[in-house]
Amino acid sequence: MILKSPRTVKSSQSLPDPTAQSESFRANREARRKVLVEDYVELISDLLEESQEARQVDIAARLGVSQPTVAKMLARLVADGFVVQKPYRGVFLTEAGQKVAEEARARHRIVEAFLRALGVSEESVLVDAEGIEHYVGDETLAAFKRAIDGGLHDFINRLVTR
Amino acid sequence: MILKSPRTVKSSQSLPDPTAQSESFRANREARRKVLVEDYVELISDLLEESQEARQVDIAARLGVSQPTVAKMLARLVADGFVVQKPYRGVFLTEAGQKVAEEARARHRIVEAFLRALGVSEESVLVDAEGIEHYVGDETLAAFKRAIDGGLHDFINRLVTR
DNA sequence: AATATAATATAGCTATTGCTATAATTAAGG
DNA sequence: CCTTAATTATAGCAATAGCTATATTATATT
Repeated sequence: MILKSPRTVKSSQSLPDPTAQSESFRANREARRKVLVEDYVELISDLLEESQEARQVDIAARLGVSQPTVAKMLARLVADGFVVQKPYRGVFLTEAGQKVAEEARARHRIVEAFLRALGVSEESVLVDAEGIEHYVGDETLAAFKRAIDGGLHDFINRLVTR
Repeated sequence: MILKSPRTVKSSQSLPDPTAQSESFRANREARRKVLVEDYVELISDLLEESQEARQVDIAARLGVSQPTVAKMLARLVADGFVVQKPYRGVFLTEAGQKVAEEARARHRIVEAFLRALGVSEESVLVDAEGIEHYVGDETLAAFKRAIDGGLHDFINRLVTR
């Protein structure tokens, strides 16, 4: 049996194809750009459901940023067609905004439920889900959903027979 | 039996405590700041292992950004004490840099292995792991590890008995 | 109806991360 | 040793996301 010389033996976990890797990083920079929009829209939707209004000060308090920062972001969300502002009455979601909010919330809830099912503490669930939700692609999300409800057998089998 | 008036009935999935929520968002903004550092250091470590050198052009190609962008980031990494530059010989990791790289890589591999175990396609694993790894706290990471190797029973039980 | 309070707007600053275009320097080959 | 090609540095611009301080404007209370 002939062994490769140590020099040419690649580490078991070698680097991915450069193009694929740069595409990953690009995709993630792209995702990062959507994070803020999703966070704002999702939060506005939650606030509207809870108290029928979403004001800059409330949004600011929830996000832990200043009111002018919120004002600036809202201008962008208005420009993007996700929210409308009723002067001194807070902000409301457009159709497009509601759609984004629903998708984001669905995603968020699945990630949360999944982490809970894994036995993660409530505190960590809150923090980690907030970060993870934006980077979970459709396929991974489907896998999470499968693991939570129903398709448990597939999941177990995969883990057992690997 | 007295029912609350519809107005005061909160939706089943009510908003988290404002303080807790703003802390979540703060924590995630914090995490976001570390993302680039981890990405660079992890990649530099991989390049060094693979070819004993890590030049700006290679890093740029892998990350899908321009060389001047890399140059600027490297200046920061040098200032932060994670890398050293040998003129026209590329960059190398300090002790601190190697530590960060190892932690990041370990994290990355666990997330990848976990997603694979869930049945996610290789392509999605690459992209999603890159995004998710930075937002997985220690506790969640431990849960991932448990789910992959060994503590499978706990995991299944939790899913079954919830 | 006048005024106090709450809500929003605006000005102006900083830091970060990206870019292009171009200069400067080193390493390598002839 | 000299030149070319590779590598890195630098200048200068733009967009994003944050801040404080302050002005403005509605709402609501008296």
